[in-house]
Amino acid sequence: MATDRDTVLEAAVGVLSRRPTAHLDEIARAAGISRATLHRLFPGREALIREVGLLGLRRFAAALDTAGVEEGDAEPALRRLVDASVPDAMLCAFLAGENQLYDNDEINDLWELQIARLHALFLRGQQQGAFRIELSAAWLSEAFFDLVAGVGWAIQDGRLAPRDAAFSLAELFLGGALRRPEATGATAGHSTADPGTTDPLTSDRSTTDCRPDTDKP
Amino acid sequence: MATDRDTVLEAAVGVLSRRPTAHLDEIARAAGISRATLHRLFPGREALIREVGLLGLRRFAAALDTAGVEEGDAEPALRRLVDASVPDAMLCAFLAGENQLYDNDEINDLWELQIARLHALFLRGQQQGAFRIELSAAWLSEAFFDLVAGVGWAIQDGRLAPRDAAFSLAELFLGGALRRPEATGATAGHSTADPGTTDPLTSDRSTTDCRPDTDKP
DNA sequence: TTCATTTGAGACATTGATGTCTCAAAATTA
DNA sequence: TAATTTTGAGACATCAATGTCTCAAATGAA
Repeated sequence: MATDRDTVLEAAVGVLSRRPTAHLDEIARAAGISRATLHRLFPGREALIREVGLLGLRRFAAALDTAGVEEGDAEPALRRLVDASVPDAMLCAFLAGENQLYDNDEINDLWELQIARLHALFLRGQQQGAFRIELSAAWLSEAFFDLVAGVGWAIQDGRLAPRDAAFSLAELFLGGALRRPEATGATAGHSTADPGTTDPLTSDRSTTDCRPDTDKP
Repeated sequence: MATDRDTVLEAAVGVLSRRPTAHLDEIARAAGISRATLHRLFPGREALIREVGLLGLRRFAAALDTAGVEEGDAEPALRRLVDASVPDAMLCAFLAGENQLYDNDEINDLWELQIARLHALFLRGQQQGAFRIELSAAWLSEAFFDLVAGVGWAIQDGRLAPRDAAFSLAELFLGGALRRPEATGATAGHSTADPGTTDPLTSDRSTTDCRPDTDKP
């Protein structure tokens, strides 16, 4: 079934992201190939793991590219990044969980590079006044990636509908869990598909007052 | 050094949370004991892993208890939970990453129980009007735990100062990453209010000025 | 059809972690 | 001090996963 290298790697992620110690038998079975063929494609477990990691990093880097995180305002850039990275959330989950990759220089460098791009995005957003400055850009980067990974796990285990993923991630990360006093009825019902697609109506953004007096101690 | 079982388990977490495949030698060394003694305390790797998982779940359950998540308003309850769970964030990171524990009934039941309590907290918060209803309580539970785990990893690797952990977690999770326009006056930002360029779907950017930690020393 | 290539299934040796043992050194207690 | 207990270091045996092979079957091309 999956004779292509990347296809095999994606099947491997499905197993490895949840059980890093899975045997090669399992991985081969998940990919629909025999252990012999798996071994022909990737000479050994270590090579397989490394290639999965590299695939994940390539995909995340591609997501940063297609989102154009270096351009424009930070907030829409981050929303684009959400849309671009959610499809590969499972790869990111693998990256987040598999930390024994970090003794590999190639992976390490690539990883640092992407994290630096993410960090720069948040820093720019803070400088633009879009993101909060009480939270360090490093923490925002870290937390964002953790949530992308969380989305990957949740989708894989069926706890989160793929359709809701991008919306849930973007809204929680950007807006937080607290409900705000209504502005207009803006946050409409269910997001559905793709938050990136335009929705002509809500073009106005009414800012409203701060949270009212529902104050607490 | 660490002759107590729980002390050994905590040392084990320090290793296992980042490298689930660490050898028993490493774990023993990290705990400051010999492999023989480690084996006397825990008969086998499987037992050790299981006990670490149980310790993590017990600690998280204790955090839910001391925070009193079943009582009072949901938001302050969650803030209390943050404070109570951050000290054991590394244990939670282990729980989040080690998913091969889930074939153990005892652990599974305990896990489901705590997640149910978390879920109930968010559900109550939504009914009280404190938490957003566009995000499912299940997703909020999941994301919260992911961020707790993220805090654990970040602290362990020195990317987050322990002093900042509770604040960073609570503020990001509750308030989100977006800066809110100042309530009282002067707007500082430039691009925040640029109506033209921003993303359509845009949740309302209404806001609260999530005041920083109310409950912090 | 025939030939060439790839795949799958299994056998086999290797490797390395684990489980188990012993005994000397250290620690604790009387 | 002497006696008891605990610990550490190491030497094995065991066992499971991996790496490597062969060969028949399947696939695809000519």
